[in-house]
Amino acid sequence: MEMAKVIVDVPSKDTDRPFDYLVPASLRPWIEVGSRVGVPFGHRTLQGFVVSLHPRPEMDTSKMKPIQEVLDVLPPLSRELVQLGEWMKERYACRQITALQSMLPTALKGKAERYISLPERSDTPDETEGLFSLQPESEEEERILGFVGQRGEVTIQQLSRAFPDQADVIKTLLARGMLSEHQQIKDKLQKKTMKAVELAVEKAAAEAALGDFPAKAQRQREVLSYLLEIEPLLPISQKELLQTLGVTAGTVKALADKGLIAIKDVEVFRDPYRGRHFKPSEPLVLTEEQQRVYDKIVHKLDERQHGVFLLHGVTGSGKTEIYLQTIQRCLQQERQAIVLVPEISLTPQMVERFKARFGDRVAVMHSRLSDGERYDEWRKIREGRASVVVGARSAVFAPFDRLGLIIMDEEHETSYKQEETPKYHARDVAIHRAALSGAAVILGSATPSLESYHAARSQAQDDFAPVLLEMHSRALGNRLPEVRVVDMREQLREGNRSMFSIPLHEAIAARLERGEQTVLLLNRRGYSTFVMCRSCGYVAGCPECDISLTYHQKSNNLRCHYCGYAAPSPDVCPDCGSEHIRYFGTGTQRVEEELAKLFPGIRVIRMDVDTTTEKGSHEKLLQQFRDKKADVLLGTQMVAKGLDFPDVTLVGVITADSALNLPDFRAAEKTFQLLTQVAGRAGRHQLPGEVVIQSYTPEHYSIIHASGHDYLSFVKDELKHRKALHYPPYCRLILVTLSHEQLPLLVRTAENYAAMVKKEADRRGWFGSLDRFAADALDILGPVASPIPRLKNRYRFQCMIKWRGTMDAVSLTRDAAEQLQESVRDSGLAISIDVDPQMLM
DNA sequence: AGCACGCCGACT
DNA sequence: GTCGGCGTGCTC
Repeated sequence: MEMAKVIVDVPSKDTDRPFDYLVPASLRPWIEVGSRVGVPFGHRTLQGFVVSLHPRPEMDTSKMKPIQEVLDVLPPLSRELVQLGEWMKERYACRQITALQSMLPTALKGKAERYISLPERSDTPDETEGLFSLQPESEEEERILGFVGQRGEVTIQQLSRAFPDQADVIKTLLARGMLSEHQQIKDKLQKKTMKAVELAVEKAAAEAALGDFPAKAQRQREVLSYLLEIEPLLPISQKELLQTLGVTAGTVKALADKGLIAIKDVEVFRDPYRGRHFKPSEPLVLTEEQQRVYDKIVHKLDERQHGVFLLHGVTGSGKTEIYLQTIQRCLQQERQAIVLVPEISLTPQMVERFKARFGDRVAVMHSRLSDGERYDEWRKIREGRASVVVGARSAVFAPFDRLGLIIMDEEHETSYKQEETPKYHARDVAIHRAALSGAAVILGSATPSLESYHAARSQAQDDFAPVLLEMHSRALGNRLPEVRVVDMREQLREGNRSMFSIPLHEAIAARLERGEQTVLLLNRRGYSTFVMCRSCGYVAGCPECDISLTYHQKSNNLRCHYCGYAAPSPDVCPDCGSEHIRYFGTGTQRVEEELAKLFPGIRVIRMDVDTTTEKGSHEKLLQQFRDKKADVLLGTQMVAKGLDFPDVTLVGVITADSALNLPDFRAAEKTFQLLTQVAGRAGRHQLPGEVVIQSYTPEHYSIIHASGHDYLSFVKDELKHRKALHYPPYCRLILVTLSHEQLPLLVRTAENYAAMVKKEADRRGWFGSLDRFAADALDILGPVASPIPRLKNRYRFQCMIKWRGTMDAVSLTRDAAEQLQESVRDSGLAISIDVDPQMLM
C-alpha cells in the first residue's frame, strides 16, 4: 500500500517532523501533496498536511496507521507552498506546522470533534464480552444509552450537558464497549478563540469544596483559591493562569472534571466588512521612462524565469501603472499575480485601481475581513475564479497554481515583517516563492530599504539580488515640491514657544485664504501620551510590563498597549497626592486645540488611532477631506501613505526628528522615508506644492536629504554609518529574547545562552569581531534587558547576534536554544528567535 | 499539545 | 493495601 508523510498539528519540538501513514486505496484519488487530512495520532485524531507520497515504501509499514479522512476536495496547499513551508522552517526557526498553518485562512484550522454513538453490532464476540456485562446495570445507564440511540450520534458536549455529573457513568459505558467513540476533524469556520477558565459553581460552593479538598491536591487548591481571590468577571485565559501559578494544564483539567471550574473556548475578536462597485479603466500611455522599465520586466516575464526587480521611482513617477500593465501581461500568459501592499494603504481607493482594470478577477485579502469572508476570498483564488490578489503580507501565500508575478509596493515598509511566529518577512518569502514557481518579482518604492538597494547595487552573483530599475521624473511632468526646513530652536530663541513655527503658521494662513488644503503630519513615533506628576515626577506605569501607560482621551483611562491593562486616569497623584498630575506628549488632540486657537473657525479632520478604530472610519474621514469638508487633515503616519488629493498644496511636518533619537539603528532611515513619503503628498496635480518641515536637528543628514528629495545622498551617508557600526546590510541580525518570571534565574540562563552560542561559533571558527575580514563572522551582544524589560509579568532579556557569510547562523541559534530548554528543567522559560528583526525597541 | 503510564505519599 | 495527584514520555 502507498504511504504518505504527514506534518501533524502539534507545534512542539518532538513532533516537528513528518510522520508516516498508510494511504487507504479508497482515499488515494483524493490525496496529493498539500492535502489536509485527519490522522490518528496517539489517542486522538489530528489535522495534518501531506508533504510527500511514496508509492512503494521500502520501510516496514506494519506499525503505520492509515489516514482516516481527507478534509478538502482541492488540496489547500500546492507542492510549491509545502516546499516554501520547509524553507520557512529553516529560515525563521519556526515549526513546520506553524509555517503551513500561516499560509491558510483560520477557517481551515480544523480540530477533532469527538462523537459518541452506539457500537455497531458485530458477529464476532468481543473479548471484553466475558468480562463485562453488555446490559445496562442501572437506570442511569439505560437513560444515557437511550439518549444516544435515539440521536444516533452525539458530541461529548451534548452528552455532558444532557447528563451533568454523569461523566463517570459515561466513561464506564465507553470502557465496557457499550458506547463507542470516534473522532473527526471539524473546520473552525468561526472566529479566533482561546481557552479560558472560570468558576462553574457558586462562590460559596467553591469555598466549601476548597475546605474538604484532599490534602494532596495542593496545585488544584492553588488554582481554585486564586480564582476565588481575583473573582474575574469574565473567564480568564488558561495560558495566563498556567503561567501565573506555574501549574500544568492537567491540574486545571482535573478541576474541570470535578465540575468546579469550566474550560471554554472564548472568542478573541471579530470584525466584518463590505464590498463595493468600480468603474472600469483602460491602460494609460506610458512615458518613455516607464516604457523602458516596463520592457525590462516584460522581457523577464516572457522568459518565464525567476527574476527580481527593485523599482526605485520618485513619488508620482507612476509605479502603479507599471504594476497594472505588467499584471496584464502576466494574465495574458495565463498566469496569476499577487500584489502586496502595506496593511495601512490597503484602502478602497487602492483596491479600486486594480478592480477597475481587472474586474472580478481580483480578490482582496486584508486584515479587517472576518474569518468567513477571508475564507471566501481564499476559495475564490484556490478555485481559479480570481487571478489577481491584492492584499497585505499574508497574501504572499495566495494559493495560485500558475504564479507569474509578485509585486510588492512600498517595499521598505516594516509592516511586511510579521511580528508573531512565524516571524517571516514577506519580501524574502515572495522572492523564494517566486524562485520555486519561476515568477518575476517587482519590489517598488520611492525610498527602497537599504537592504534591497544595497543588494541591487552590489549585484552579487546571487540569483536573488534584485536588478535596479529607476524612474526619476513624475509621470505628469510636474515638479517635486519645494521643501523648507525650519529650525525650531531658532523659533524658540526668537520667543515663539508655539508648536507652529512662523513659516508654517503663515503657510497655513495662505492656504486658508486661497481655499486650498493642508496635510499636517505629527510624527508620533517615539512619543506617547503618558501621565506624569509635575510635583514629584511620578509616571503612571503598567504593573505587569514596566512601561508607562498611555492616556486615552476618549475613555479617559490609562492603558498599557502591550498587555491591555487599563486603569482610570488619576485626578491626584497616587504617590504624593498633588493635583498637578496631567498627561504629557504631543498628541494630535493638542495640535488640534492649538490650530483652533490660532485659526478660529478652521475645519480640521483628525486621523489617529483614536478616530480610526471603528470599521470604515478611516475611509470616511478621507472622503470628507476629499470633498473639501475640511481645510486641514491632521494625523500620524497614516496620512503619509499613498493619499492623492488635488487641492493639497501644503504639507507640514510638526516635528520631523522625534524618532531620530530612538535606540534603533534604522531611525534615520525611517525618518527619511517618512519625510519623503509625506512630502510626496503635496502638489501632485496642477497646483504647485510646498512642504514645511519643522525640526530641532535640521542639520541631520536624513532631514537635509529628505528636503532635497535626494535618496542617493541619503543612502551614501547612511551606508557609511551602517558599515562602521556593523549593521545591516553589512551583516544580518538575529534577536533572541528569553523570558521568565524570575529575574535571577533568567539572567543566569541568558548568560548561559550567550556562552553556548559563542562556544559553538568559536568551534566553527566564526566567532570574533566583524571587524576582521573573515568571510564568515559572528558576534553576540548581550544578554541585556529587553527594551520592554517586563511583559505580562515575565522578565525579558535578549541577545543580539550579528553575522555574515554562508554559515547557518539560524540553526546555530536554534540548536543552542533547544539545548538550553532541555537543560533548564523549568518549563517556564520561553525563548523567541527573530531572524532579521525589524522592531528593535 | 494532550493523554496514558507509573511513581509515591496520604487515606481506609 | 488502594486511591489519586502529578511528573515523564510518546505520538507514524
